[in-house]
Amino acid sequence: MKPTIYHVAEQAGVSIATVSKVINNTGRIGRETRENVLAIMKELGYEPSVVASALTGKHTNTIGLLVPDVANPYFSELARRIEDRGHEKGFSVVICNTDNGIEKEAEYVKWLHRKQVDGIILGTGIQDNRTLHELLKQETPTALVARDSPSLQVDTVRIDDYLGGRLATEHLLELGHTNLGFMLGGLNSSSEEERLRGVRSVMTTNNLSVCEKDIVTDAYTIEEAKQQAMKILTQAQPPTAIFAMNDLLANGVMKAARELGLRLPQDISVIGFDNTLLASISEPPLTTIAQPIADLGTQVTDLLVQEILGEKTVKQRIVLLPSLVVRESTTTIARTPVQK
Amino acid sequence: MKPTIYHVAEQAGVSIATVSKVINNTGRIGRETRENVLAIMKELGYEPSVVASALTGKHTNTIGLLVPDVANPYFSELARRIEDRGHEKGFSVVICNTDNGIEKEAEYVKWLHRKQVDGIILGTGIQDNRTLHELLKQETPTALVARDSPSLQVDTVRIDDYLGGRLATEHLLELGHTNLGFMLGGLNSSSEEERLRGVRSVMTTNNLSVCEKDIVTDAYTIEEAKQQAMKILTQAQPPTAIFAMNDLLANGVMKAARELGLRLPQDISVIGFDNTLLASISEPPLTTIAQPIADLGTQVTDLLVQEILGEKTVKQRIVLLPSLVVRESTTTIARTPVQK
DNA sequence: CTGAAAGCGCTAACAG
DNA sequence: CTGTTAGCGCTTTCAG
Repeated sequence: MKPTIYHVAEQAGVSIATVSKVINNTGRIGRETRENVLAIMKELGYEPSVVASALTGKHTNTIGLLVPDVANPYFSELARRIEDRGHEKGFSVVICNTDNGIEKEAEYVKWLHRKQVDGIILGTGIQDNRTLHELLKQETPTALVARDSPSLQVDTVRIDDYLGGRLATEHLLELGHTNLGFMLGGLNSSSEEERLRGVRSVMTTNNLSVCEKDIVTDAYTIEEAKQQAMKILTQAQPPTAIFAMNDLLANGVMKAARELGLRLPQDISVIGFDNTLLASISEPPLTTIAQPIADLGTQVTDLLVQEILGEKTVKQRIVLLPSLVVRESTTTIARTPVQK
Repeated sequence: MKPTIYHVAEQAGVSIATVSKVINNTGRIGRETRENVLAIMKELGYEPSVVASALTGKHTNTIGLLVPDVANPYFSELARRIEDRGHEKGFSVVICNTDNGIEKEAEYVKWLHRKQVDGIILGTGIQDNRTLHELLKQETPTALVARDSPSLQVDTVRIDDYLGGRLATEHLLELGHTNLGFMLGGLNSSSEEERLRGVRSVMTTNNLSVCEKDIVTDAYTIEEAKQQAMKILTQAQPPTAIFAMNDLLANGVMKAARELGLRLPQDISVIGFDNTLLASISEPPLTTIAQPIADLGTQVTDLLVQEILGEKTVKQRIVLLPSLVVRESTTTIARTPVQK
């Protein structure tokens, strides 16, 4: 049977209080006693029960991570970083796939609460803030990552999507493209809206406009992206460049282009977003807007852990900057730009 | 403050024992009483504490999942399935990235034990069985996935790697290739050894042999794979087809081939393993040996949960069969086969 | 059908 | 410096 604090106390000939003190390094314990207790603990293979200590008000040293889908490369990389950092700080992370469903999200939060996780990182991009409100109301330490903080007082780490949109657009314009297409994932993502805002801003400055029919939405899988891309690409005057809101979608676009017999990047330039593994795998390698995923992960984790430990009281919003990574899926325009 | 069972009992005018019974649907409780208690619970927003009930010997409804790296597409897909199934069955999963390190593995297991997880799924491919022995000794429900079960009595779900090796080889031979190259990840993976055994078996049957210099190893990232592939491809009589032990490595091989000016698949055929997202993304789409990842995930989870719940007593070893998925990275041999 | 009471393993005053 | 004791929130006999 697993040894308890009582067994240790008995073996060491001291009280459980003493043992507890040496475990937690609290109170004043005699050198000899401490060493003796330590020895017994080792001998018995004793390990303090996190469950029992959590019941007396201490932490469970566990945090919950909600993402739409860990199988999505962006989130799996993010999850990896968060787990890494959490581990360094002594926290386990339980993973939850919400599929962007408000119901699933709420359900997970309820369970995490029952399990007394010390805090929660929300990485899902839902507009609906019910869950978040609930979390803040019950004073669960919470931090958002890669999603907008809807004017609530909550720790947040995200990137400047507006800038991301601008960077992508500027790159395309510099290459001579004026007729641009856009592929969004949909889901009312405020990130995507921000990026589009960045796009429009740059376009306007250059006396260009984005045509609504060149904006296509509702693509989650690569197959869907391909289908949707077909729509834009088979129009009368198709765009000469497409900006996809993530690398997976960009790959879908490239598949579609290839199927239509278009050469990449001579006939059609494609730029993605995120700079996940997919961007370097794809052929041609994908030009994309890079998110500092590693930093996003470590910084949210740090924020959350600090809050859990009560090491800081004011909430922060950290905005990291994306950057353009030029690979081979974009090039100068070849065809004569079509007049609109 | 969060309501406890006492608050509910008081409000409902019953004892905590009664409340406990309605929560767990145990004992015999009067219809009226039950409904009243239920109503109060809802009214108070009461949620039973998993921590407290775990202390009294019940489950924590949490399982630990050890994988080398969730950011690796194969494992992220697997993790997704395991979490899905776990969630269906009422279990949370805490994720642990071992980087295939025996130390990290041991450390995680220790922590999971302290946290009283109900069971552990091992998805890391280490040869060293110390951790596993420890787990079995302390009678923690354990299940292995995608790794060999070293003649120990433990629940296991894996694929027939030997068959996988055969399938890949047969495919290549049918296309006329006789000079084959192989890329392994290394790490003493028994899976890879099994696959190679399958390869050799088929080769021998066909009076062919695999040349040691065409086996390259120690590649974990795509970049490393590319470098290693360069070695094989720049030999005097390079193979006409390469079998990579996973889709990531296969992509590395393709990168190398392309850099050397070889056409895919006319000049060099490439076949991968796993059939992850990467296989469909790559260009040309990758021919690969598909692992039934979804099934692997749900089946280990089921096995583990059953063991946790004590629903079965005998251990099982389930072997799933891989299958060949032909895409466009392999084709019939074009060059005259070089005589060796 | 319902309640009293013991206890799960540990922490935190408070004494000594 | 060390021990006593009262819980933490819940489950589980065992009485009634």
